[in-house]
Amino acid sequence: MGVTIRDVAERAKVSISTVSRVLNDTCNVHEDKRIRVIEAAAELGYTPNPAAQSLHSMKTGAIGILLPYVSGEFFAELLNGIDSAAQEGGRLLLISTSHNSEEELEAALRGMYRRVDGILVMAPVTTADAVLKRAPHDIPVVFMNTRTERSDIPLITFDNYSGMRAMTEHLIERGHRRIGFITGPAAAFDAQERFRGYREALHAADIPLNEDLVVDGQFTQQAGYDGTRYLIGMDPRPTAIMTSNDDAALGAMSALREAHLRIPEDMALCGFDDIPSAAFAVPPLSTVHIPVRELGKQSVELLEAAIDTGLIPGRVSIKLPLELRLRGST
Amino acid sequence: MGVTIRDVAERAKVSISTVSRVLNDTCNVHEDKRIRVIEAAAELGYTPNPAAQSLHSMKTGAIGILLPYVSGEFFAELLNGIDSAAQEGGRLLLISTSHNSEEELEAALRGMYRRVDGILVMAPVTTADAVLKRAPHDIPVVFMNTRTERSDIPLITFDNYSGMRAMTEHLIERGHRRIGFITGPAAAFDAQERFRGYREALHAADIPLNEDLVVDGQFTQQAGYDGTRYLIGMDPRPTAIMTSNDDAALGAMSALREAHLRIPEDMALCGFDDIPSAAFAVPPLSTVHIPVRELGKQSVELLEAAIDTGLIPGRVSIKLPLELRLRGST
DNA sequence: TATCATTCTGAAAAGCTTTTCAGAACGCTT
DNA sequence: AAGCGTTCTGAAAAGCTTTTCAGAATGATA
Repeated sequence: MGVTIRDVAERAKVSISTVSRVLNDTCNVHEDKRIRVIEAAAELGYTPNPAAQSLHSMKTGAIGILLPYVSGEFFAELLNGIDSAAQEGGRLLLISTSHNSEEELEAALRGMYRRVDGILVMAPVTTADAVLKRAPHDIPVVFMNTRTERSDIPLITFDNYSGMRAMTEHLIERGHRRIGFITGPAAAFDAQERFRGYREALHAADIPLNEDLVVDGQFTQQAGYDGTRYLIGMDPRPTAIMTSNDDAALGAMSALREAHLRIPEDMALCGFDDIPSAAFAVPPLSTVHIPVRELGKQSVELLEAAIDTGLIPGRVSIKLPLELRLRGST
Repeated sequence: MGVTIRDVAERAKVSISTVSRVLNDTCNVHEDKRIRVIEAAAELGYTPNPAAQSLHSMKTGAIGILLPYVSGEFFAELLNGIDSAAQEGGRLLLISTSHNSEEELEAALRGMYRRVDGILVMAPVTTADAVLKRAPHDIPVVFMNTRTERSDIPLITFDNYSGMRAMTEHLIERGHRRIGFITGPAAAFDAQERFRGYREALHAADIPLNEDLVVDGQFTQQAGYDGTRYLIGMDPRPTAIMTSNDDAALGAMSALREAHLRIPEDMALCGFDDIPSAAFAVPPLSTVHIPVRELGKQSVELLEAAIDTGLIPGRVSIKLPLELRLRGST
């Protein structure tokens, strides 16, 4: 079916070794043969079979990406950064999702065995150790935003805790005392860290944590909407609502508007992530900026370095800085 | 390095053929040997090398996805649908982006050669023919939302033209006569079709097309913002603004709000796509609903059917129906 | 012209799996 | 006990590339 190196060799009237040498530019070949080979390959449209190549070289030229899911602007932007870095490095991208489930995570990792040269994992509801136990042992694994106690694991995170703490302090500075909080998924590492930022900022300001003001949520617009409906039904109602990410904040906006509450006059609102929509929201959303494209790019670069050097980089733990983006909603 | 079928055979004291037979459940093997093999494989944590498998079977177990880019909620949702269908079919996903560039498209297709069993392509600025010329010839290629004059190509689209036409008619019915239009990328097939829907709806209602009301844009929030700033600066200004997708509409909302124009009282506004944010926008955005997850799922299913049967499905051209979602913004 | 050193070239092996083919073992029938 | 048919099993080939190794050709030197 496909055209193989054999066909090229026959056409160019040389041996397959010579074809391989020409195409890989690996050592001297007489000029006339070289030309014949190049022409034959072009005429036949020959491309080496990557399965055969990787069988021999034990390399695949691909990297695996394992994400919890791929919805919303956050993941789109992340993929964007990952994709452009991978493209630059000339590597293919194999993408799987775990939906935060152990089985799917394991299946995805198994599926990547020998198909990729390294894996990039974001797994916020489990730990890096748990992932490493299931991942292929002979290729590097780089983590994004994943829980771990080990310091010898390549990990790129951003400071969820400090980001949310700073945002909370900002609201307190503005005079807010009753601050509602809509959490992310209970099991998720980043959601927990964000909540901790909220809690400790209150504590530092001597504001007791009022459990009633904390609503269980998800990283979704719907959860933000539902949680906000609940919070504005309270009496007395909070004067500000913090959500665990921007999607939830956009849902919250919708609920506030339905209730004819003005932002920020009647209710301040803020998010986390700084997805593109945040700046274009009405009013523009105050949020914590995560350099998410950068996160994707740096992670890929770290992974590629590990692949190229063959060294698993120990103790590379980058915490990207976050910045408050204060806009009209607070 | 890795554990091979040889190691399993040695440990189980059988030949490699027997190991293969047991693991693939391909024909009778004595019960005691079967057990020995299974145990040996488990103890060694053996997984067959996919490169060797695919070298032999000429199958890879993966499908390639070629998109123009991966930003914004639209593509995130699309990927979501694609991912869940692929996961269901037990296939891996290889993703590349073309950024609407010929070179990148060609490079991506070349990269997928022999690495996937089929390719799913969305290429709105070129034609299906142009893609097919560059794609591997021995695997099926299914198109989404791509221009073509051929009817023997498997293609899943949605009716951009009718969707925008219906939305325009809706605005006309509401009494709007001066309707601004912010286009998508000039070269993009879907953007052109949407504009055609606008143009012909006006024509049918005997409203002359006013070129001044048509602003060049992109499928981005920034473009929607910029275009809207321009349109509201006109005198007389339009009473409604149509954007070519929801991202642009969200940008438009931001500009309108900055200018203290009320939606829809001072200016009606509508989008296209019905991304999740549209329903949560303030006010909720009237838009044309594209079943984008469905698009992803059906495309993958069509591709998988083509792979499994070995038949390139001719004349499969599905046009998914679009629905108006009229909300508060018009 | 014979010899040596260089430069090229081709045959063959390795990388790992699946499958075919032929042969071995086993049980049954006559 | 011999013959036959089943059922299992292992050796080997095929799938495609890269690389090693040995041998061939070429050019230069004595």
